[in-house]
Amino acid sequence: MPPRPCCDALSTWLEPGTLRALGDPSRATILLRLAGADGPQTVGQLAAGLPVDMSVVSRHLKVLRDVGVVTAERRGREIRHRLDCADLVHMLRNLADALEACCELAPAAPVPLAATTGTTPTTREDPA
Amino acid sequence: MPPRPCCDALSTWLEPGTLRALGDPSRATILLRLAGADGPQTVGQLAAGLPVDMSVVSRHLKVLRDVGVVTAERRGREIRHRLDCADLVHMLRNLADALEACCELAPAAPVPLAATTGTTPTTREDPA
DNA sequence: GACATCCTTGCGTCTCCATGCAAGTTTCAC
DNA sequence: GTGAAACTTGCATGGAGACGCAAGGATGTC
Repeated sequence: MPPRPCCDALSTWLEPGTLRALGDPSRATILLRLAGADGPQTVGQLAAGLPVDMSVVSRHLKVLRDVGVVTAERRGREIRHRLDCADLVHMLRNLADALEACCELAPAAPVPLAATTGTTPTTREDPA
Repeated sequence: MPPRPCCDALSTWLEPGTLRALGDPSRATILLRLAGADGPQTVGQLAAGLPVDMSVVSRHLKVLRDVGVVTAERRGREIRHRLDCADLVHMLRNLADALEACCELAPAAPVPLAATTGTTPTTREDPA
C-alpha cells in the first residue's frame, strides 16, 4: 500500500513519549495544579497538596520538563515551575488534524457508491 | 485556591487512561497501520507486519477499543478493526483549547501590580 | 458430525516505573 | 565558616503491564 499523506502526519505527531508522560495520574494532577495556580509553583508547593513524597513530585516534574510541557527557573533556593503549553498545544492540534484526515480517508465500510462523507462529526461541546 | 474555568475544562479533557493507551509504541504502530491501511484490518493482518505475537496485538487492540479509539466488527471468522477518531479528535482539540486557555491566564512572570504572592486572587473571570 | 481458521484468554516471566526513605547538592542566612 | 531550607538522586521495593506460549472459544467449510 502506498503511504498516505495523513499517515505521514500521523507518524510525525503521534509521539508516544509525550503521550505517556501525560498518561500518568500523578503527573496529570501536577499539571492540573500548575494550570490552576496563580503563577509558577515550587516543588514544595506542588508536593504540599499531593499524597506523595516531594522526591516523587521532583521526578515527575523532570519527566514533564523532558517532554517540554513544563519549564523551570531557579530563583534562589527555589525552583519555580510553570506550564509551557505552546509545543504541546501545537502537537495536540496537529495530531487531531492528522487523525481526522486519516479517518475521513478510511471510512468504516468500503464506500459502495458516491456516498460522500459529508457529515463532519466534530461535535463541539464544552463542560460548564 | 479557587478553581478556574480553564482548569475545569482541563480536568475534564486530560484523560490519563486514553493518553496512556496512546503512549505505548506498539499501540502507536498499530494505530499507524490502521490509519495507513485501505480499510478495516483483521488481527492477523495487523500482526503480520509487527514483530510480536498475535495475542499481543489482540490485547493491544482490546486496550484501544476500551478507550474508544478503535472499533471492531465481526465478519465471519474475522474481526475487522478500524480507527474511530471522532471522540479522540474531539478530546484532543478540547484538551488543546483548555491548555491554551490556562497558559494564557498563567504567563511566565507573575502579575507585577498589586498581586502579592498571598491568597489575593479569587477567581479572576477570564476573557475567553 | 469433523476439521481448519481466526482470534481470545490463562499463565508464567520479565522489564519498567512509581514510590518512599535516606543521603547528597545547591543556595541563602548568620 | 556553620546551619537551615529547597531540591535532587541513589537505592530498594512493590505493582503494573508487555510479552510469548499454549489452550480454549467462535465461526466457516466439508
